[in-house]
Amino acid sequence: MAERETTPPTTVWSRPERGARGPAPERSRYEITGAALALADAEGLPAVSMRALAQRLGTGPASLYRYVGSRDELLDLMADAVAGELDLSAAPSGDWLGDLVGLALQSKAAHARHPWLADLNDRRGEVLGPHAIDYLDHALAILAPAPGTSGQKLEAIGLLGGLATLFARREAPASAGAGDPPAQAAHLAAVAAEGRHPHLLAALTTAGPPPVAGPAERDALFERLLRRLLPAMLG
Amino acid sequence: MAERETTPPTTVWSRPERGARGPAPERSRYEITGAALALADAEGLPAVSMRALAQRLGTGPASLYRYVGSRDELLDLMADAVAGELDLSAAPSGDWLGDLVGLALQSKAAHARHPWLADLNDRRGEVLGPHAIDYLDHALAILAPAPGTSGQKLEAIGLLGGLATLFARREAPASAGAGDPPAQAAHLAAVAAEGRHPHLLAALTTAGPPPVAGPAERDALFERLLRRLLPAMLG
DNA sequence: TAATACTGCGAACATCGATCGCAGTATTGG
DNA sequence: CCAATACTGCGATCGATGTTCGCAGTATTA
Repeated sequence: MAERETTPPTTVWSRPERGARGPAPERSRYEITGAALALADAEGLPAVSMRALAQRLGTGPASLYRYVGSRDELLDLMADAVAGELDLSAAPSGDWLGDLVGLALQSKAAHARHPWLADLNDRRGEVLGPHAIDYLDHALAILAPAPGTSGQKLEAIGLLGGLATLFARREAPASAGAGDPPAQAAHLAAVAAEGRHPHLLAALTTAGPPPVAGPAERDALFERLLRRLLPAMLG
Repeated sequence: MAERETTPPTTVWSRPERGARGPAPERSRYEITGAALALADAEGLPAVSMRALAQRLGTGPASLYRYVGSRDELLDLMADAVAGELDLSAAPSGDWLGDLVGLALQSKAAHARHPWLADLNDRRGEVLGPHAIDYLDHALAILAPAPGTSGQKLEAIGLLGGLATLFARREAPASAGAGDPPAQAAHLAAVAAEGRHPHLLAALTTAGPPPVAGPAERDALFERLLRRLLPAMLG
């Protein structure tokens, strides 16, 4: 008569790490997440296959499913692990804009450390793990003295994360998996030289050496834009 | 003796649509791209598999590779097709900020029409097709009277596209493939209620009904932020 | 007309995420 | 103390994916 057949919990964190009966697991979610992180850092996110990860851990692919319900859950764990890398120890200073910008810079730095994070963050249906929740609460604490409704603040925090991802992606060296930048540039120049795109041609000939700025200037631009954006969202 | 074994062209558009010898192809890149677009609109990007697309076109999967070198190239074609949907007919009015904001709004609207576009746009190593190049030239034409170097303008245009993607994603209804928003919200509330996240708890109880704004207000916020951002980038 | 270079495509391959079911092991209840 | 129970590890396997191979047929070229 019990018709319960749905799958109520659905997130990694709502399921117990292990059962109470059988033998002790030989690994842990933490260990597996760490190995996945190392693999992603070294060879990129696509290289994090269940098989490759299992091999790295010296086990079979099927075994991983004792710890993780699916590869997607593994990605959730990875994302939350990176969220845990952020330093939330500093208490809000009262300068909410400055504090929030600092948080965003930390977030952007995390993206630089883990180039695959951007691809993780724009999956649909993101799930907030414990570290992400800590982050959220911290950001809300920072925003306590700021104007705006709770809804506006939540939106601002979400947007902030998206912006960190966006800027990190734009700052990422094209090296990472990109096809062939010089060839692409040559193709662009060739098309522009056909005469139908005068402004593009002008821009390409003018800006021969691209004005790639150093990390400090990149951060400064990011900060400058945030300091204009955030007040406009919360006013 | 000829050691040429590399693959020089590498983009869909640098390869001829068809050879000069054999029978006339039964389909065209245009037709295939259109079918892929329809499929993606109807069932999402993951549903655009070579097999499903072939079936929709009444052919075998292998045949598609006569028109497209890989699935990735197909995605390039799709992205450029959407770029072709933008209306670039209006000549620059002299109000570069207004014109550029209009372009960004168009771009955001395209994302709303094609929810999968966001996932396309944040692939690495994007390739610019003819429509994308037209777009780029148009944006540069708009920016002609604006201050800033060519490099800054190119960066601003790129950022603009990223922002349109970002905002479109944030405005997308959680419906699209999202797991279970209410359950996630309940989980969040439960965690917050444990007492360790007071600000989160306060925000969740305060903002019971989320202040989802209408499309008009969304666009207005987007425009407001852009009008603050762009001058800051080009000054 | 013969050589050539294409087109369509069935069959197959490698790789992926995921499931099944069995053997072994620790906990539980009587 | 001992079955019943519920777990763990994992080899074998499934279904789906992108992609390649090779062949038969066809239009162009010389």
